[in-house]
Amino acid sequence: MRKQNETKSGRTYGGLTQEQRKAARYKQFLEAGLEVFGTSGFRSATVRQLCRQAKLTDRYFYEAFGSLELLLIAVYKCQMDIIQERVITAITEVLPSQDIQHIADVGLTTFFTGLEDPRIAQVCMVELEGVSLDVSDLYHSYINNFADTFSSMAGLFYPSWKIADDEWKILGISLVGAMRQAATYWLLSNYAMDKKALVKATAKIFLGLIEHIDKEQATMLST
Amino acid sequence: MRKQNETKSGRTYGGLTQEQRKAARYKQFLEAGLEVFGTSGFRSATVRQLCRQAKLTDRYFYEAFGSLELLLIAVYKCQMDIIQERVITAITEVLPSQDIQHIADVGLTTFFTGLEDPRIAQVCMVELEGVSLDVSDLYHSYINNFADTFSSMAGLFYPSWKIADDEWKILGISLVGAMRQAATYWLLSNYAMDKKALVKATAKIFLGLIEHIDKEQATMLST
DNA sequence: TGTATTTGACAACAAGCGTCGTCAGAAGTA
DNA sequence: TACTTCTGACGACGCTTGTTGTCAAATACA
Repeated sequence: MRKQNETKSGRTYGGLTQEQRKAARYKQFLEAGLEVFGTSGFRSATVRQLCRQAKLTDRYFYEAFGSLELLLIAVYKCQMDIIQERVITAITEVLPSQDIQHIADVGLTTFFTGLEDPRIAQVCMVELEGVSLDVSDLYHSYINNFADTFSSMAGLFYPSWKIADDEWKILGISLVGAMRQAATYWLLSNYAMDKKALVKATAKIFLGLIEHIDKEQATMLST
Repeated sequence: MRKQNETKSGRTYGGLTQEQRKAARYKQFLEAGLEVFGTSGFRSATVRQLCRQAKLTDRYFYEAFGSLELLLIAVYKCQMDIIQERVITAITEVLPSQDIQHIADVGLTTFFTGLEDPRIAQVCMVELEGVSLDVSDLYHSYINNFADTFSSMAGLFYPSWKIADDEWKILGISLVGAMRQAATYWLLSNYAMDKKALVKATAKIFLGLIEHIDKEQATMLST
């Protein structure tokens, strides 16, 4: 008997190895997904439309993702990770200034800058709502993560504050919601208003909350 | 020639006039829509499923709404109008107290109370996102409306404040976003935390913002 | 150069859904 | 009671979509 499956698969093609080609196709689908989901929306997206946009055959779509939902998840993760990473590095850069106002400004500016591409804003702010349970879970795990970042940063700046974890959670989630709604409003207005105005307004919510809690903690301590 | 369409339509049936029956079916579909959209979600809803839930024939669905999208809009409007009306009346009742803290508490409590039914919360907080342009427009017109309510109430309480309309808009929208995200979090946690805790936390955001602006306006005035 | 692999275009198939028509029975009306 | 209208159950048609298979052209390798 000779070996079965003696096919020599995995050779190079177009000057690229199999892995390189796979990776390239993966990226093409990510790009196409951002374009399609970000303009036509996920609900009206079809496999055929997506493959046309990616300039790839259907078969490769199934090889790379298997379903539109998984592609949506991949696109979202990809974009959100970029934004999150940018925000965190931007904030850590100005962290030594100890200037809360400045830190809030920088963080929010970075956030809104990441959403200046309407397709990214559409996918990251609105398209993930109400797709499926899996997508919903992913979505809210990211929101939770963002919210927790706020709490831990506040704990760093105001170590004396005594606030229950539950309350931190609600506060962080609410702040994320404020940012999200502002960004969505910006997107729907076709970016009519200045980014600086957006940052200025949302920063007031952050700073107001901080000041409010600070005052509250002071009175709590004095009693 | 004798008259065409001489059919005597519109007679009573089951003890109800035609209008009463139509209204009853309309209501049945609204109820079924809330149930289906609020549990399975709009994306997976079908006409057949909906009619089964409403215990009515397909034909009446087309007579009453014509499309799932129009039904979704009707369900949303119906529920949001109820909530909005409750919030406004609750607030106007405690308005004479001039106690901002109390007013915020009452308003937020009424809001979250209106979302204690998970189906209502699902439809009003998450299902409308990313359905279609029409639905999106409606959705954000309601959000805008809510946001404007905040601005006008603040203008009533703090007539001396000088704040541009654009900024009010962003602030109001962001506050709505905060409430929305908190409510969604509540829903997804299966209403794990106490409503009072939710109100307490979100009220801090409102009060903090008010105090922040008040301080800012004072310093603006003194310069 | 000849052969095997990779690729892209496209057809085919089944499934799900919106939508409309039919038809028998229930309920009202003359 | 005889006739008309209303109602509900059900099937049929057409369209769209996901998914798989086919086949010829392009590319790499021995």
